[in-house]
Amino acid sequence: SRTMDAKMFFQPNNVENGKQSKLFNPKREKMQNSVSSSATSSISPSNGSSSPELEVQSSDTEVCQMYANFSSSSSGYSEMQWSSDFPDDETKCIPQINGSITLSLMEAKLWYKFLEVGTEMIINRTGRRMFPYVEFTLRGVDPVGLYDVIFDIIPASSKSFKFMNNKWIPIGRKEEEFKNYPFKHPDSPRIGSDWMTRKISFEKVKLSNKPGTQAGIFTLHTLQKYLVRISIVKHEQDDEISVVEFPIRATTFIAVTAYNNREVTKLKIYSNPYSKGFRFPMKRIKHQTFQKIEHKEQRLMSMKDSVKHSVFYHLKGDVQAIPQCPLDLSTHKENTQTNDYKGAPD
DNA sequence: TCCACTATCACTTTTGAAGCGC
DNA sequence: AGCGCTTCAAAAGTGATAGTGG
Repeated sequence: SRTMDAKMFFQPNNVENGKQSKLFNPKREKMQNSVSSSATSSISPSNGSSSPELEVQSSDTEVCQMYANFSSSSSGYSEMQWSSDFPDDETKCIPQINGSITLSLMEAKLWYKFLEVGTEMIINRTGRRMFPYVEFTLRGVDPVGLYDVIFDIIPASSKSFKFMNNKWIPIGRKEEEFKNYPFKHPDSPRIGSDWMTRKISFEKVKLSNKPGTQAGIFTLHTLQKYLVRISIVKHEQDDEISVVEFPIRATTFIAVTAYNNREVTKLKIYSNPYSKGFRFPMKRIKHQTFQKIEHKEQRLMSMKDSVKHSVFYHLKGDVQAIPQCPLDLSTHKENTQTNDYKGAPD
């Protein structure tokens, strides 16, 4: 088994010094055609299950290539196993314990809605939260084993991108990545049974474009493509740790300082509770416009001009300009117990 | 001129302290 | 004192927008 230096893996303040790790040694199965550069390729589930083939669209080819690239490094990507008919319900086998770990992304449908139009995530100086955020459940870990859950963001392309003709076009080589440390869920370490009975949430992770050292804030380059990777770290005997990694394809996004695609903005407004103020533009326009018009009419009155133009006359144009949003993407959040990350430590 | 980026705005939800009754 | 509930102001998160600067 391979070893890795825990110092390289954890954030400095989270390092448990001196621990060595060995990667889980999942059943060695190759992702067929994953390096294909053709418009579409397929990834067959390798455990003989009846799951249908996962069709990978052209937009996903790049991510698959990333998986392939990583497989030749030390992160064990080639050993990733797709055993579910839903790509965000990923399982990895661990022969040593004759079992597997499954990671199931919550709100996966929402993630896919964004992926369909091309997910964009705002990054800024102080750090912007992700929306949708990463929340998942875990199954199949040793109930009494001690685990850490790690959140990380990795590049999903070697290119940088430009938004042209309503599409993201790959342009030159991407910038060298900022140094980011994987972020350990603050509840770590916990025993497997604890992790498995709750949702695991990284709701408050933030993205920035200014380098910093604060835990839970990732510094990214604008106009470059990234995806989220979750790692499950098991504390073994003899001061060793085992790691299994889940790069989540559905979370692929482009970092931006302002939204480029209007469809993305619409989706955000109609699915993020904090954006509720923008769901009914009439309300805002009404408020602002009424103020302006009031002012205007006061001036007219003071000029002893007759009120030729009523408030509603002025508003008429605005009302017609308001787009109808056909989307009903209201997300119902269950009041289940969660392992929410309640913000970066001070 | 272009466009990535920033500060500010008006809106929202979340948070946490204070007050209250039992 | 402790608990559970409500209230409310402050804090924090949101996209829009106008302005800046390379």
